[in-house]
Amino acid sequence: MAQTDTVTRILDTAEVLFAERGFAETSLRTITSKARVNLAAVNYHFGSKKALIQAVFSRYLDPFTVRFHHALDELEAQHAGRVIPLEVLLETMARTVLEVPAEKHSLKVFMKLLGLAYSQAQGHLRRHIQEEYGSVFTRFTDLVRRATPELPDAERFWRLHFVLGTVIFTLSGLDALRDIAEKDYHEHVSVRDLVRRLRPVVVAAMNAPLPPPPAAQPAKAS
Amino acid sequence: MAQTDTVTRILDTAEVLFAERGFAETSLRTITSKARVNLAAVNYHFGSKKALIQAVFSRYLDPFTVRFHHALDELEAQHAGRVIPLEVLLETMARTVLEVPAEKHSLKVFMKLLGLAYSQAQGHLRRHIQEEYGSVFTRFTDLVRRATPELPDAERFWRLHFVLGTVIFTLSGLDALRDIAEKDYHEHVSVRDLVRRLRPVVVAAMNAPLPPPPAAQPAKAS
DNA sequence: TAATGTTTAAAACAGTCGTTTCCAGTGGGA
DNA sequence: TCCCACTGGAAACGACTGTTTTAAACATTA
Repeated sequence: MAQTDTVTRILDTAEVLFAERGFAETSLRTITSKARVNLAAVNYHFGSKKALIQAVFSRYLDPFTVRFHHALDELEAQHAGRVIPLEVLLETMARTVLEVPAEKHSLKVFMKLLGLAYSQAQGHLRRHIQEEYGSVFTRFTDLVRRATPELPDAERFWRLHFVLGTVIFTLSGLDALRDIAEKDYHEHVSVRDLVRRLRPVVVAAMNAPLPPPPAAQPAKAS
Repeated sequence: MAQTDTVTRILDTAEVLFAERGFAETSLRTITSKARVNLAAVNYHFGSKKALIQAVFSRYLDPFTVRFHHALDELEAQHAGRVIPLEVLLETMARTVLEVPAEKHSLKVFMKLLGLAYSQAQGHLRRHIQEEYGSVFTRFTDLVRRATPELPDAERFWRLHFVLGTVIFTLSGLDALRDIAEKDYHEHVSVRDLVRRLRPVVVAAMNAPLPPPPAAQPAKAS
């Protein structure tokens, strides 16, 4: 068979449709007809629609996890026990995220899927991702802790999620934003342009001054 | 009629269920049975499910728009043509967002709905919000432009969306994050706590140094 | 050749969905 | 009094969903 594998064709089609419309709004019939495979093929190869959704994510996250662990290994070896600067850590993560889909898939699709995974409750998905890929994230945050010793733990936790929100929100809604930006500012924006713009903002956000301690009794007077 | 209005009961129930599960995953039967109203009542009062979704948003956004225009009116009067500082603008917006749902609804639900509106494509919703409430946003961004004259237009556009991502992402995924934060750091986090933490981060993000200009020809060699 | 793993076609399953309809009441205003 | 907007119950409509089954083909491998 010269044509690509049925499993691959299903995954390729499903990830695009999922990213465009969400999970519940994409039926197996739409996927299989657009992929020109049999309807029963999904349940044959994956078992269920839920399993297909997880498989779509695994195809991105598995290579990402391998690469990111490898990149962190190299980083730790280079710095030999010394603290790895925050910007190097962020840079490494950004580079790895950009590398993985560049091989054959679309970064835009990947980011849209990540955004969906967070917003569309889909309990099974969040659980699956947490259990399967939580350890890489823990390793990363441990390194970030050593890079920002002046930050209280809780403050660092929140700020990491702040910037996570920025990145996922921006890159998952990229198309709509890009259209507006090009129309209003006559400026073509590539993903790498966006990363370039993101870098100083993210660094500034992490290094922002600490907020004032909460007022014990929030008095109305300013 | 001692019991609350049917329309109100539908809206109250629908907004909670939408926020919990998303739009497509919430059926009219679930809404009407939990609200203890007749199934046909939704189509009778709202016409369709799409119209119900838009009505849920309008109940938040209509009073928000009124209040925000009013707050901006006051602000412009106070500053009498002089430039309104960025932090005052952000503070005003935050205060207005916090005020509106505090009356009778839940801020958490409101933010989750906003997050859904962005992620769940739902073309009709995005269009409806854009057409109905785009003008307030335009007025606000115009004021932000005068407050940050040193920023190129495109840069300011992107940074506003960066911080928008932070806020929506954080507040719409608040419950899950709060659980982790309380478990790991034994710290109770209220929405106002979060706003307190958000403030310096957002200001730092907007005031971050400009990124280096893009390389004219992105050569492979580093 | 025989066996095995894939793929397709077609149909049916049981279930849910949004929407519509018919009918029976209720209340208050004209 | 009649009218009319509102509410309720119940049922049905047609469409679509994920899943399963039976059937027949195809490829590769043993």
